[in-house]
Amino acid sequence: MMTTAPMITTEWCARSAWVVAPDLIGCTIVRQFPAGRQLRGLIVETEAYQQDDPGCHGYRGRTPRTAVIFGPAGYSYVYLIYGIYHCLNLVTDRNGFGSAVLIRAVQLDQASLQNIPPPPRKSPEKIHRLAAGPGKLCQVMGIDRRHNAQPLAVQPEQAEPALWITHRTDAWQRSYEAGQQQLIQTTRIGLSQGQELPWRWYLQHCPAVSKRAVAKR
DNA sequence: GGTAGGATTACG
DNA sequence: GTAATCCTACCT
Repeated sequence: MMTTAPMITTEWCARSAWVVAPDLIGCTIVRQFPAGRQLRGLIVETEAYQQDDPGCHGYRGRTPRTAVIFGPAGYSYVYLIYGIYHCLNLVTDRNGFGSAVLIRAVQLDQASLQNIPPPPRKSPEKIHRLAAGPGKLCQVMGIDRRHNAQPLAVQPEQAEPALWITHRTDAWQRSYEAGQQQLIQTTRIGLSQGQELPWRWYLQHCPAVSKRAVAKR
C-alpha cells in the first residue's frame, strides 16, 4: 500500500490558480527539519489569487515583496501578516503572470502530532484544529519568511529541502473518486476587495478547515 | 522620513 | 469587538 506520493511538478503548478487550488486539496505539505524531524499535513483548504483580481497582492503590480508570485510556478510565497503570522502560498500559472494559491489549512497526520514540540495536551477536539488557518499552519509547521521563494515542486538539485508538496495518494484519490470526499467551492476569507469571487475550496465535513461557508438563510 | 493598514488569531 | 505587532507600499 502506498503511503507517500510523488512530489508535485512545476508543470502541474503552471496552471491557473483556480485550477491548481482545488487540485491541491488532498495533497500533503512536508516540512523537514535538519535534525530529521518531519511534519506532514494534508491540505484541506485553499484559496486562489491572481493579478487581475483585486484581492491579490499582485493586483497593483510587482513589488519587492510580491515579486515571487510573478515568477515561475512551483515556488513558495511566504509573507508576514499583521506582524504576527505567516501565510504560505504556492506560486502558479505562467512566468510573468502574478498568481498563487494560499494554503489555508492542513490536517496533521498522527505521526506529526507526536512530533510537535509543545505537545498536544489539548482536548481531542482541539488537536485536529492545530493547523486550521493559514497563520496557525505556518506556526505549527515552523514556516516563516526563510521559506519564501523556495521551490515546493520537484527540484533534483536541491540539497536539503525544508519544505515540499506531494500529490494525493492513490488511496486518497480513490476515496475522492468514490465520493467519500467532497470539495466545497465558496468565497474567500478576510478580504476587503474581491470578496465575491468563489475562489476558496475546502473539504466538506473536515474538522481541520478554518471556517465553513457562511450558511445562507 | 512618516504612516495606514493588512489573504490572522485568541480572547472577552 | 479588539488588541497584538511589524512590515510593506505609498506619500511627502
